[in-house]
Amino acid sequence: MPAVNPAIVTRFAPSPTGELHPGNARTALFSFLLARRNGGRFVLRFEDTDRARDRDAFIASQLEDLAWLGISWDAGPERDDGHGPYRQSERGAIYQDLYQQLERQGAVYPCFCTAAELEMARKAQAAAGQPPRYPGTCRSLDAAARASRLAAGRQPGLRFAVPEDQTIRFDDLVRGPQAVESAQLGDFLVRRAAGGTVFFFCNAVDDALMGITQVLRGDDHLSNTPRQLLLLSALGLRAPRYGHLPLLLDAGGAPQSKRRGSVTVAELRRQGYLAAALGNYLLRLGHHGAPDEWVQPAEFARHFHADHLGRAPAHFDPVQLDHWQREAVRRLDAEQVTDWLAGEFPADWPRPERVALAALLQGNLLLPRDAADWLAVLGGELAALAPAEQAVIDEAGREFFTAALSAFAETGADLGRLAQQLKARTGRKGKALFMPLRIALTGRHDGPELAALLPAIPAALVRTRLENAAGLRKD
RNA sequence: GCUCCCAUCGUCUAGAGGCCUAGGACACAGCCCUCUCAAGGCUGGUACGAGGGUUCGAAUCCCUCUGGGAGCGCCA
Repeated sequence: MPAVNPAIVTRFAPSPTGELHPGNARTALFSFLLARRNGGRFVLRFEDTDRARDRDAFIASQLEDLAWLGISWDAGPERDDGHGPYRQSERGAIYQDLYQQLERQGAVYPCFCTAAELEMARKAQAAAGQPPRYPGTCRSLDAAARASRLAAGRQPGLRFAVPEDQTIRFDDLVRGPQAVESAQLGDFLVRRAAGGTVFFFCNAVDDALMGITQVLRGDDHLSNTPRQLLLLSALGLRAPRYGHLPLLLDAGGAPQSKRRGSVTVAELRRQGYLAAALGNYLLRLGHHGAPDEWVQPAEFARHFHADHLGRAPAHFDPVQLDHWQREAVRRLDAEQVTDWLAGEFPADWPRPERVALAALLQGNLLLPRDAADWLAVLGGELAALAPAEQAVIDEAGREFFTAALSAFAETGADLGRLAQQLKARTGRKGKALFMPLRIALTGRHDGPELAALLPAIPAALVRTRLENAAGLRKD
């Protein structure tokens, strides 16, 4: 295998229990950027150890989300570099060896406690005002006691014996120096009675085995870190440097979660948000150092600074996302807008027509679905006018529109000439001339250039709408 | 309950004792530009959670409180 260890190897290690949230995506993006910025490698690993909740479909969707966001991985599922496999469900043999090593060393002990017993102990501790920790019941079992329980057919889990009176220290990439007393930890499970692995264990072990040098992960793992450090040190494995990112909150202030229906990356993508827009937004959430202006995705890494990560939780604000979305849409070329709008066009529309329309509407769209309104303006029914718009029509008056009608008959869809004629006939100019026309023709006061819009509306429709405005058609 | 973390405009953030009558961006309001909207330009309002210290001087350091969050799982 090639030399896999430049100075920096980072990773993203999601569990496939749902679609990616912006918070996960941000963690992935930052990890990716941290590697890229330093010429390092980025690794993707799936922690699919929860048979009940894991779904292959989520692996596929997360892979898709990541790739869509412009995140590429040097190693991962389907791309093994000799340190894989990159799905934990396929790493069982590796874990078994490590369990044996821990047992040989006496760093772990079998625990026969049942879920009910554990639950009772926790309740008692809570009642006594104690933190709920494993009481150590099985730690002191002697060989005979263990043998008799085994003989009775009881399946033990494996628990890590946390050393007493030890201070675990580490320097967090975003929090700085941390110190935790081992007395606060309580012996934790490393293998289930049924034989399954546990997060603390395989997560830490895989990072070490895969040569990960820095781990950026959610804040919620901060207080778990000492356990993993203890475990790794017992195994003689090199621990990565950890950096704990504050959680991303919803606009309302609650942590993002599927239960609360937080938006997912896949959903944003379905709605038509552009990857570069989400990227620009994420780059600035809980991180500073990027300029206020738009940054090309290719430049993200250059603007990422691991020492500029915030410690306070940030809110995911759709309004700010929309700002970057507008910036992103503006930067698309006509072909790209056309593809972006693909789902909005009638199926039989030829490409050139699509491109022309896409270019026409580009400046007035936030999301593809906004195009539907304009498609109606261009070829369908106009919605009823709002009072403010109706007032403009009324103010212009019947004569204005009859004049417009005859001007249109002469000039056709050439707005320049039509405006000239109208001006000559009605004496109106500027806004007083264009606004009634715009509203009569489109039903709204905003939109693309009228000069470009007019030729896109069938002549018959133009006449009908002008007649309507003039009050010639009372239907 | 216990342990830990966090706290600057509505939001994202700058700020590592005097440069802060707190800066920028988004959003909002007004004006300019313009056939409209957008873009662009200009202007404006809005923040250091509270209370105590330390100091000649605190958004910046310490303590308490308040508020938010996380962890303490045979979930990850």
